[in-house]
Amino acid sequence: MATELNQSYDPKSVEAKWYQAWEDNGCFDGEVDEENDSFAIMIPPPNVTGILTMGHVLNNTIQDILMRRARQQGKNALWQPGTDHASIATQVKVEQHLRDKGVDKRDLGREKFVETCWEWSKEHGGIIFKQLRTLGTSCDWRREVFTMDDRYTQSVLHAFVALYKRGYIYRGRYMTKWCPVSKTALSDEEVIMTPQKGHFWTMRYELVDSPGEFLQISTTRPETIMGDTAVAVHPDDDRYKDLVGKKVWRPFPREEIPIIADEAVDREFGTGALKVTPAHDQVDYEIGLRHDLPIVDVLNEDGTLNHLAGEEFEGMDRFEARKKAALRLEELGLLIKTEEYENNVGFSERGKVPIEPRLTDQWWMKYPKIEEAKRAVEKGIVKFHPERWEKVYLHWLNNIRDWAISRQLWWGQRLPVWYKKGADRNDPANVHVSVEGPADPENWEQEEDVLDTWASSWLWPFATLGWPSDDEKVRKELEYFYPTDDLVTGPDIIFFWVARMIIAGLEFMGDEKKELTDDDIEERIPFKNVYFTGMIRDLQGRKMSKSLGNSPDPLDLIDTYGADGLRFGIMNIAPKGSDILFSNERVEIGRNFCNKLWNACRFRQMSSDGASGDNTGSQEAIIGQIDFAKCDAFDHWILARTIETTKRVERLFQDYELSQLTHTLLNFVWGDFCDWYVEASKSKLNDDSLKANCLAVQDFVLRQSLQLLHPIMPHITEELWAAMGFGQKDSFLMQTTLLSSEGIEASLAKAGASLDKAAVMHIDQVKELITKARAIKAEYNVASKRDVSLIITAADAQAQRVVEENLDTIKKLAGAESIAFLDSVENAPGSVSALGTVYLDLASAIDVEAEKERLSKELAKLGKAIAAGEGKLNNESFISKAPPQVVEGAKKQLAETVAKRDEIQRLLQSL
RNA sequence: GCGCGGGUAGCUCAGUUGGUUAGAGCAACUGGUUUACACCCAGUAGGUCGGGGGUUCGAGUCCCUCCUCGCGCACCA
Repeated sequence: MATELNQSYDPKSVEAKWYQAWEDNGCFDGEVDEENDSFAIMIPPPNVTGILTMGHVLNNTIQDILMRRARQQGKNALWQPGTDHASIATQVKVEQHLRDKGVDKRDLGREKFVETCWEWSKEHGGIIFKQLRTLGTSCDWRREVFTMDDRYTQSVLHAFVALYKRGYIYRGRYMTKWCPVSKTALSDEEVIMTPQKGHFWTMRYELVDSPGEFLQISTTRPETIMGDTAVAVHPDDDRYKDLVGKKVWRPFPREEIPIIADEAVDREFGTGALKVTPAHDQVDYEIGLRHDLPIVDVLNEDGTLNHLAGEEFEGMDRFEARKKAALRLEELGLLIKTEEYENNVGFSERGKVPIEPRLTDQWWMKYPKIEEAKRAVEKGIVKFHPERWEKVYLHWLNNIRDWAISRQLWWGQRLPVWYKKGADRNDPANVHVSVEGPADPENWEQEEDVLDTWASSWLWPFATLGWPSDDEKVRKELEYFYPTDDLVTGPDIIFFWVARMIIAGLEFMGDEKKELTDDDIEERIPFKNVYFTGMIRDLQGRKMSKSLGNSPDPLDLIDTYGADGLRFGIMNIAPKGSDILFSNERVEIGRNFCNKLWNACRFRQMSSDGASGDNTGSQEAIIGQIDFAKCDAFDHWILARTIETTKRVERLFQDYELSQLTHTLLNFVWGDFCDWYVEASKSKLNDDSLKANCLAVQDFVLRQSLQLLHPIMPHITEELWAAMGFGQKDSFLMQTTLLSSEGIEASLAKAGASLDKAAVMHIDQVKELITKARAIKAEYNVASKRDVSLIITAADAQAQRVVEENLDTIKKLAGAESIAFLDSVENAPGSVSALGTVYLDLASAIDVEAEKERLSKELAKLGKAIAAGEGKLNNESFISKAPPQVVEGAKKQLAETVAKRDEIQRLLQSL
């Protein structure tokens, strides 16, 4: 049953094998099972053309850990995979690809272009999921969903139509954020404010009625002068009061424009006079509406100037026109000054150029269920981890503005909207909105625009489960898995995605209802917990990017460290909620730990002379093999530590403290088990009367460790599970229920065992004694000698008993041939511990000076502690106000420290 | 401008509701083939917890303030 293990762990031969086995045996399948609790995570769908990044590694490792943990708890778990069509991102890529081949998308036409996008998606679509598999992610691949699938598209259109009918969606001509590269409207969220160095020009416009008199105006955008239809000042500004109602000459094209008064003008800024360009600025547009100003749009959709800008500017790019307009002002003698200036400019997220405020016809959405969405998070019905992101979320909802959901693109869901041919589109009577389309299609033409990608992915948690459907099986699944449990994503998409999914869930997952109760909210939310990961950066704290070349290929890392090594390594350096400074060196620990675990199991195996015990049962069965009468203090200690660790892991999962998880398990397996228990075992394994019992304890600890580690390191633990013979035939560790800390305690009680608390404390003292002995050996350059003689002056009879009881282990671990007990020792280097003073019995004379120095240093340290302790205890207020157990603790502490100090002083004197 | 998060050992970070002499990993240094593991073992060194003030018997931890780094939102043309 058990197989022999190699000297070191080789991930390559192990990982692919188990992944295949899991998948072949349906271990990832999420199915409805009313007998069991459900657990579901919907993967944040990567862009269909994306490839695996370190961000994905982190994100999906976390999800896989949560999934595997849920399965260990007997839950029926579904991890739903899928990809996003990423409308604008994909279209930009495909357009570029076509341009490289010398093809313009317009020549191709809409239908052919969309076909190309489909080909592109199919070609690139599988890549990221192939890569994810090498990481060990346990998604239910049978259920892969693409947001452009027919069924998914039906969900999207259905939602659009429903919202339209409910009055949340409308069409209108308003100021929009326009990307001149992608030539489409954007939502507020797709605009990134970026500081830009530019110029601030101050110019003067001549008054029409008083030639020779001028009004000074400042601007950062002289290229829009041609679109000016007024100059505005503040109504209370005494400098300009008399000018309101008069006119000035707009320099080019030369035309009279009025001076108006509007409160939106800031008197302190610039000259206090503002050129008003209603077609090219949000504020100006609003001023224009208030004063009924003409709107002169001087820009084309690609950011070049049009004929309204005048002959000399027509066809010129906006930034070139800016320079030229400034030059023109100078030539006309109207430019007063030019200053260097830095301001924030909105950039298109995809187009990477400044957006242009522009008046366009778009489809808009008023968000439904805003109050409920706030309540869901405020009341913890949806919990954020870490909590602080709640503020960001609530702030956005409190300042929410209508969502521009139409995009002037071709790749995406085309709006289910038809207009009567040749009729006025602004008249609702001429607009048809439905999933199926009009009955007489020949009289209608469909809207050209497609939906914002996020207006499809906001339905992800339920559209993936087939909503809406009349099919009984589909409805059952939705009911069973929804609301899902956890969402794992980055805080950068709180607005884009997280908030909108919550809103969509509240609106659609139940009957149409204006207001929701808390109970309604609980049923409708898309997920109960949101875990926000940090961002992966390099050691300098820079974002990972292709251009910086600081972004390692996860596949190379998997090749070097193994998938499990990488998973462990990345979790180990990923503090909850803050960014991760990544370097290869920092994840080496994961690979090293895999090897350590491997060898711990290997050692256990080598100890059993090839005849492994019957481990194929449960933890209870292993406990049954332990004879507690034969257990010494170390056995009690490691069993207690196993329970403690299991308990701590339970708490950490509850709190989503996943990087603490790696620290805890590393400490336990490496620090407690390997460094102490296994080493202590070595003296017992020679004793036939103790050996079997010791191995049973080892089996218990290893079995529990493999299970606790499995969510983080699935492949190696599954391999060792099989190699150690812990698994029953045809069963996987992955599917084996984990015994809880309470379960272990109950099993121990059933076996009639109670752990000796005193023994646990004694081991800490024994460890201290051993460490002191090792240190003193190192000091005298005999660290590697295994045959030194130690002398111990025990602190008291009880301490001496503890040392005697663990004598073999102490000899073994300290590397001593003999240990003698004496009442006092002369002329030997010693070190003080709680159990007593340990001396190195040297044949040669000791270095008195060095020894004095060492002891003095120790003495100084203790002196400080004693002073602090005494100060505390001499303080009346401390005695009277601090809780009694704290005072007691301080007293005990002081007594121990004083004893140590006295002992060291005695040692010093004896030199 | 408003908000959020950092500043603890050379580096990266832990540090529960305030309560022993502030911890870990990596790096450094010293010594090591010991019933598994050099992807290892043992040991050493290294910190007035960003500055200042306050609350308290007691502060890395709570409050105020300042400095500094990063991020988000808003924005004056």
